Amino acid sequence: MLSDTLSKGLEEYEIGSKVRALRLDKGMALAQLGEHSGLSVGMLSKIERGQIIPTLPTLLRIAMVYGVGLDHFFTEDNDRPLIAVTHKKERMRFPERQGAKGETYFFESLNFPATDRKLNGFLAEFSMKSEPSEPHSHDGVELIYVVKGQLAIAIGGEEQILDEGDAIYFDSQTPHSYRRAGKSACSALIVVTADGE
Amino acid sequence: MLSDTLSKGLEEYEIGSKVRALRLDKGMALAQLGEHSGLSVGMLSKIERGQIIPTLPTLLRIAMVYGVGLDHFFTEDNDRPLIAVTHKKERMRFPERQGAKGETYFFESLNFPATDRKLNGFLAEFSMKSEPSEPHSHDGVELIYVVKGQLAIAIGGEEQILDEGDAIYFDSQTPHSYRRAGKSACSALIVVTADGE
DNA sequence: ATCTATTTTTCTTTACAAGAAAATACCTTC
DNA sequence: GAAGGTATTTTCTTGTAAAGAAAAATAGAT
Repeated sequence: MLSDTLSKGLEEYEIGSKVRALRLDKGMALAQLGEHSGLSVGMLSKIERGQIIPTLPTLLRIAMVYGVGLDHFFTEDNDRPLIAVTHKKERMRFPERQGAKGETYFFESLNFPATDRKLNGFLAEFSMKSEPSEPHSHDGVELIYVVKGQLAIAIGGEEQILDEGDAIYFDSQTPHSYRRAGKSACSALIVVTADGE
Repeated sequence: MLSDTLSKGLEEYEIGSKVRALRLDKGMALAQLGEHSGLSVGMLSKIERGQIIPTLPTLLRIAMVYGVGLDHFFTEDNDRPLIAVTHKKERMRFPERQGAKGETYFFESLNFPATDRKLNGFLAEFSMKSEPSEPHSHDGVELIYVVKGQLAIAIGGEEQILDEGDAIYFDSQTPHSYRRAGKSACSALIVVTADGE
């Protein structure tokens, strides 16, 4: 049922395990954590084993003992070292449609075969018409490097022209759109930070 | 008293405001959010105004409607919109020394005049000798895109050859070093995540 | 074995989130 | 200015599950 589904989702955060990890890390006993936090040992035991879901005020008490923010319990665990390569020849390129007007540019996702990555890369090739792409916005920040040609980028209304070799950095939450500025083809590398803030 | 202090601490997270921001961002009414989340409008109103502290299952329901993780409500506010451009002609390029052997490559920092940025960009130009750079490691992750030529990159001992247009993604904590692989000059864009974990 | 120390369980209480419905505020439109 | 419709806030009640107290169990050492 519904509540089941939800609590399952919550369990994936492993709040209890994280509390226990913090505590054992400092070599503390439940009783000591209880003293410092003003919470009963029994409840702490239940929390650590996921038997109950602490309320936010309770969780905050625990967090304060260890000097961490609440985000500690909800951010993804730091990913293990990993290397992922995408070779040009192996990559798929797919056209990005622009309404009914036809393709505006090709889009090439630097698809790294990794689940928990913090950066996403795209190679955009503005080889066709020079109509602006649909303005869009999303979480994170964006860094764009113009590999070839001239790129016009509109961020929150303001349009700027970037020459080959130029780079721009901005908050992805501001609506932005691209279009080819020059007469010849233009390509740019787009790096965006992935969701996890 | 204690509970007062604690709830004050919670308020600083501004959970309610964040919920409201999410909702208004999508132009939703309380009723619509209520439908999608299965929560009553009255309660949602109270949550948004900080009148009650939602339980984690409840907060998760809201989070799921907007496709965000719980961390969204507990991580520091995303920095305000900012745009920073670096034009090629204005940039400084400085040679990176390689021991006493002379310059290995030129280094061009895409220095965005911003303090709180999450990404750093560098344009490395391996125009001289092809000796490997000093292995180094740091926090964060790294994305490298080969703009021109061939780049050999060694990560944790393993060396790989990247062709023009290839890209690689890896954890910066693993010691890594670069060197030019081909006979002709090579340049690559290096994007690294900045400190903030 | 026995005696600590720590964790887990059981049982009870109670706080407070959650819901329903009425009331208020907020716009339009006539 | 009144009427009507939507969105939000308030009030009141209820039910659930967190939180505490104390006993049981587990483990660890002497």
